[in-house]
Amino acid sequence: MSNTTGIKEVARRAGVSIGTVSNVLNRPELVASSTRQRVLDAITELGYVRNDSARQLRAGHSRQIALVVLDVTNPFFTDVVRGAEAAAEEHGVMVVVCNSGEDAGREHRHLDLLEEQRVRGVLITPVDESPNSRLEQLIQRGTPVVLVDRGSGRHSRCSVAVDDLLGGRLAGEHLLEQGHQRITFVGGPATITQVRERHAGIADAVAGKAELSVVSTPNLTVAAGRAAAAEIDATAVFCANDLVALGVLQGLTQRGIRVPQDVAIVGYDDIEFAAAAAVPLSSVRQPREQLGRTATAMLLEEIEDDGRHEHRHVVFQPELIVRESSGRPRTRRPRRIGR
Amino acid sequence: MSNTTGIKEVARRAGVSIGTVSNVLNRPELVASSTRQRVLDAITELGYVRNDSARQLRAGHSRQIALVVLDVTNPFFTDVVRGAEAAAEEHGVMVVVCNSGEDAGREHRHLDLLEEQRVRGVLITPVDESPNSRLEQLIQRGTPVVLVDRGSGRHSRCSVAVDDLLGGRLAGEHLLEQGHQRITFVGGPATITQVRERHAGIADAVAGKAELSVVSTPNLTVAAGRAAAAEIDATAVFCANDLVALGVLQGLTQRGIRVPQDVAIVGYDDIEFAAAAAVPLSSVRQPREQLGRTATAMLLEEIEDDGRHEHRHVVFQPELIVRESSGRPRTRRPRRIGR
DNA sequence: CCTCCCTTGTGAAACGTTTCATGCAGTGAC
DNA sequence: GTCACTGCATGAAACGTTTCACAAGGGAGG
Repeated sequence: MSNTTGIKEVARRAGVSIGTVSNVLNRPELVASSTRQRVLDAITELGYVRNDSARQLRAGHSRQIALVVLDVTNPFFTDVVRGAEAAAEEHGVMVVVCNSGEDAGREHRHLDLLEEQRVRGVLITPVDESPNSRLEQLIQRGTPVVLVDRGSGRHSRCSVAVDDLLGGRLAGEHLLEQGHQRITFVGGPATITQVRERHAGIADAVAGKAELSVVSTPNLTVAAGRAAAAEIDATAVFCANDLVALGVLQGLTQRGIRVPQDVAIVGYDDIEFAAAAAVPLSSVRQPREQLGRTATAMLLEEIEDDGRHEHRHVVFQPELIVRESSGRPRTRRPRRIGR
Repeated sequence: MSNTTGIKEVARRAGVSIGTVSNVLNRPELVASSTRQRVLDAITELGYVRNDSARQLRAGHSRQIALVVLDVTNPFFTDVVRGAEAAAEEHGVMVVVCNSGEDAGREHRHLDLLEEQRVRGVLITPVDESPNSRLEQLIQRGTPVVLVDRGSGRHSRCSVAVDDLLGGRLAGEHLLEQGHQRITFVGGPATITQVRERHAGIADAVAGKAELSVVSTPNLTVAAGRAAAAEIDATAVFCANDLVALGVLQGLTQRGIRVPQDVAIVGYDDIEFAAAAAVPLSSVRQPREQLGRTATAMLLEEIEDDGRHEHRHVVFQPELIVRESSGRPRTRRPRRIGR
């Protein structure tokens, strides 16, 4: 019943030594085909399953990489996951997904576990970016790490990011063009780099040309956005991500405020649901899957040349997608077409 | 640089035997406090990190459970993940999330890996439910498995599910009440149990009272729904999940068909974005987080009493949430309230 | 017939833990 | 002064692999 069959049993059953069984598993070309078949048969008959712990122990490291995301629930990250998985699959590596939930404690614990497991490398959008965070330790001890969606000032690691400053600027310029004079940035906490950068971006674009206020949220969720809506008193809102934007949209609508006639909204990420929202959401689009793919490719590359390795920083350009939530209001419904 | 320090180094540094170091780690109360401190110091000085492979090898199994979902990208499953994580965290167990992407091959490979890793147990919404699937093997060899969102006819495992038959029926009855005579079910592939059951549910409710057709999709995504919209020719649509429903909504709108005036839509899952859609979506709500929590609790329970264990089947009741997409059309925009 | 090489297979060491039986001092009771 | 404990620490075995140096057998070339 329980998994008690090891390579040893298989060897006995096939009448060979354990070394031979191991060879069948790892370098089958070294084994005479008749013997190989005998071993293979024994394996299926016994239902033998390799014990990865033993294998790893011997090898000194696992064959997995980890992806630590800020919030599994955010479609932005699930798309990053997909990209990473696709790239990893091509290389025969497995991705284990961890969710920090924007909580430094959980992030810390995940990294503990991952290091104990000797993962080959880590893709992460960190919560805790302090100079001697758990992540820093991990890097110092030699685990390859690629920062995702986060430019790294330092050069001790690779990073893949989207230019959030530019993203914020695009949003700002767009809203200025639409003639807005009072703009509110909604997002938080400010400990998250993206939030700071996106804010800095719009602040930059808007400086001297319009008034910019901030409504801070405890996290980047729909619920937080909905709550924030109560405090909004401006003609345009730029949200740190689409979840918040969706929440703000709901909150404003509930207050009887029309979007975009009374208040315009611009979100960030351009998740799939942004286009399908009650009022289709203008949003700053990031190449989410691409982000995951590239990050994974870079990580695997770093793992390969485990000797010297040049850390690289890839920065993608975001793109503003204008939809109804910040455009000139149009007729919502196309004319009915006969049925 | 690389992770070369083991318990042995620590022992040398602290001037004790390796057995003692191990005791400090696992049963600190057995060690005199002065020695303990010396060991602890050595550990931090050397930056020692436990090697989990060795630990597992000795123990015979890991300390993780796995959750294999059909689609990480589907908010329904990310909520299940959250529930599972919450429950697992309370027990000090780690959850590793795997994504089968509705692909039997990937599911198979994930299970291979998981078994090699000797995970303690598996939570899974299977793609492949054939009687001698990879999953069946896993169970037979003794790994505890709990089926998620899937009632299991057989009694060789626990399951947590929502009554999909009832869910389908609720949707059907609702649409009949609204006076619909031609209803289309959109979803697929039929190999997925949920799809079949939800279809069976509405077929049951509608039998003899209205005409029910089916538009089959290759998977349950927004894109699939959008494509399916082209083939819809009925006054009401019931979708196998909210992603499909959102897609159908987009597709219909694009064809100039108004929802709900021309065609009503009911989705399934009641994901967060359903309420925020262009036309707020009626949907059959499932207790998604609860599903994850309960499944995890049951799995852990089964792992505990590893002797005899009564397999249980928990079934939750779904609830129909009626919103605008299937209700009597109302004014979309509330009157503007002064600002 | 001897040598050399090639193909197959072997057995033991090593990976880093945990666990368990055992050892060794002290201590208090008699 | 002896005995039985108690409290701490030790060393070795075991977990299931992979790897590596080496051995056995056979065929080819001389």
